[in-house]
Amino acid sequence: MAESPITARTQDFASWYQDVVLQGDMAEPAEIVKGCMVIKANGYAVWELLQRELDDRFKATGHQNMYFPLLIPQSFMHKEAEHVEGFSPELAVVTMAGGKQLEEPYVIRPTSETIIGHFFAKWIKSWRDLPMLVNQWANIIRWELRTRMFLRTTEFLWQEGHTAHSTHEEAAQEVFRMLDVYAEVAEDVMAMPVIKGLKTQSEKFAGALQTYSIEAMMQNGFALQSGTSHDLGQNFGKAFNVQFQSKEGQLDYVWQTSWGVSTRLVGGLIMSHSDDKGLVLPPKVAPIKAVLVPIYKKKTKVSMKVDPNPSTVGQPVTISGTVMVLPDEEQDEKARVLEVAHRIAKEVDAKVDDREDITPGAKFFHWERRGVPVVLELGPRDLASGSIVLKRRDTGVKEVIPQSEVAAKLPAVLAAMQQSMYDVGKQRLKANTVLANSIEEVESLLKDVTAEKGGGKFVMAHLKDDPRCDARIKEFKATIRCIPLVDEYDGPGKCLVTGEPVDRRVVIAKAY
RNA sequence: CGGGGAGUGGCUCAGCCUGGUAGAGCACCUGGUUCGGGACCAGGGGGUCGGAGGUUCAAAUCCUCUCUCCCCGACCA
Repeated sequence: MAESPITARTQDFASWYQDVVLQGDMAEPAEIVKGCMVIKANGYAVWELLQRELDDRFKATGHQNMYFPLLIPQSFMHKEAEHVEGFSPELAVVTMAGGKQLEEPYVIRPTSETIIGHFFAKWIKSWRDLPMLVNQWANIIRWELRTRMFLRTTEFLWQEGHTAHSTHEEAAQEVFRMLDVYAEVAEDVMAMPVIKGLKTQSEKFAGALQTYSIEAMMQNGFALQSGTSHDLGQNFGKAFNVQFQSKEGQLDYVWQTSWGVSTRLVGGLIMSHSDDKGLVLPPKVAPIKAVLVPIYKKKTKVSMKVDPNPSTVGQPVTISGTVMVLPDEEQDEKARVLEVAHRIAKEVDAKVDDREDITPGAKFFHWERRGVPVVLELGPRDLASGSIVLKRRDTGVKEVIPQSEVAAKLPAVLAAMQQSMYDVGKQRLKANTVLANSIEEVESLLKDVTAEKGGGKFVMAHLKDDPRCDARIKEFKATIRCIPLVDEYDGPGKCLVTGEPVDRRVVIAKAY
C-alpha cells in the first residue's frame, strides 16, 4: 500500500487543503509569479460549470454581459473617498508603457465600479435608460500579502455585476435578488449551505452603503465569504456624475448596485466537501460525473493491435516475422469487457478509463483524488453475472447492481449524493454554531482556533453594528461575519460590548 | 512587512557539518511478465546543484551579496 499523498485533515488542515488542490489537479502555484496560480484543467472545468450556472441566472434576471478595460486611470480610483482608501494598499499600478513613463499611471482593476461609473455616466441620460443591468466576467488583481490557492490569490477570476436604477428601492431589490442567486447556486449547485447577512459598517465594501454576503462554513469551522452584493447608494453616481432625467423632468443621480463571486467559490467547494482521500465534488459541478474502469487481462495487446479479426483467433499468425498463436480466451475477455464497458458508458454518459499502462487500482486512486462522483467497475466476474460495481465518492460505498439497471440507477445516485452532501454540510453548520452570552464566552470559543488545527465555530452573540464591537472581536483574530437576514435564534438582546439594545445575534467567526 | 522553511534530473528529497568522479525513490523510454484498490523484473535516457561574486590546486559543500517560492502572523474576495 503506497503512502497517501494527502495530509490528513486532523493532522494539518492547511496542508490537507494544499494537497487536495494539487492532487486533484485543480491548480498549482504559479511559482514564477508571486501569489498567483495556474488553474489546471480539472479546476477550470469546475469554474466553467459554476460560470454557466451563474450566467444562466444572470441572463434570466435580465442582465447582459459586457467587458471593460483591465486598466483604469489612476485618478478614477480617487473619485470616491472610501473606495480609494479601501483599495489603495492592494493596487498594482502601471507607470511605464511603450518604453516611457506614463503621464497618468493606470491601475490594474481591483474591481470596476469606477470605470463602469464613467461609462454609465456616458450612457445614461433618461429614466428610459434604466435600469441598466450589466455583468462582466473578468480577471482582477489585488496585491495581497498572504495568498492561498483559490481562496486568495493576487490575480483571480470573477464576475462583477453592475446595475443602475432610478430609485433606491429598486436598487435594494436588485441587491437582494442577486444575493439570493448566489445563495441558490451555493446551496443547490455547490451543496454548500450559507448564511445570508448584512456586513457591519466596518466590514462593508469600500464605497458602499451596505454590503450583504453569503457566508459558508468550511470543515475546519472557518467562515468563507463566498459572495457579496452591495448597495452602492448614489456614492458612485455622484463621484462619476451618473445622472438621469426622471419622468417629471428632474435630474437625479442613479442608485447603483454591484455584486460578485469569484474563483474563491472553487476553494469553498474543495474545503466544504473533500476528504482525506482527496477531492470530492458534488455531481452538479463535477466535470466528469462517472468513470468506468474496465478490468481485464491484456495479454493479447499485440495481437489486438495487429489483427483484431476474430477469425484469426486461435490460429497461427505472422507478426513481425514471428509466428504466434493468439490466446483466444483472453482476447475474448478483454474484447468483451471493453465492448460492454463502452456500451454502458455511452448509455450513462460515463468516461471509460481504457488506459493500458496502469492497473485498475491506480485508476481508482486517480479518479478518487480528482473527485469524480461515481466510479463504475466492470470486470470478468461482472460479465459472468451481468452485474456492474458502482462506487459513490462521498460515502465510499460500493454497490453491485445488474447492468440493466445502471442507466436508471446512476442519475438517482448522483441526485442522492448531491442532496446528501448538502445535508452533511448543513449538519456541520448546525453542529458548529453556538450561542455566546458574554464577550468572555466569545473569546474562549475562538481564541485557540487556527486554520491548521480547526475546531472553528460560528459564534452567535448579540453585538451592535459599531466599530467598537468589530475592534473587540478582532482582538480574538475573528470577525463579525454578518448580521443574519433571518434570525433563527432568540431575537433582541443587549450588545455584549456597548450594552445597547440590538435586535438579533450576529455571526462571529474566524475566516479566510 | 515581520517570523520560519526551502531552492540539487520532470517530482520528492539525500549529499553540505568534515571541499576531492553529482546520488536515491518516483516519473519517463525499451522489452517481458502482470491487471477486482497505488504491479514486478531487466535494461536505458535525463542535472552548468536558484543567481552573482569570492576563498581554494579543487566548491553542491566554505564566505559575501542577491533573487525566488512555500508556510505562519498583521491587511483582504
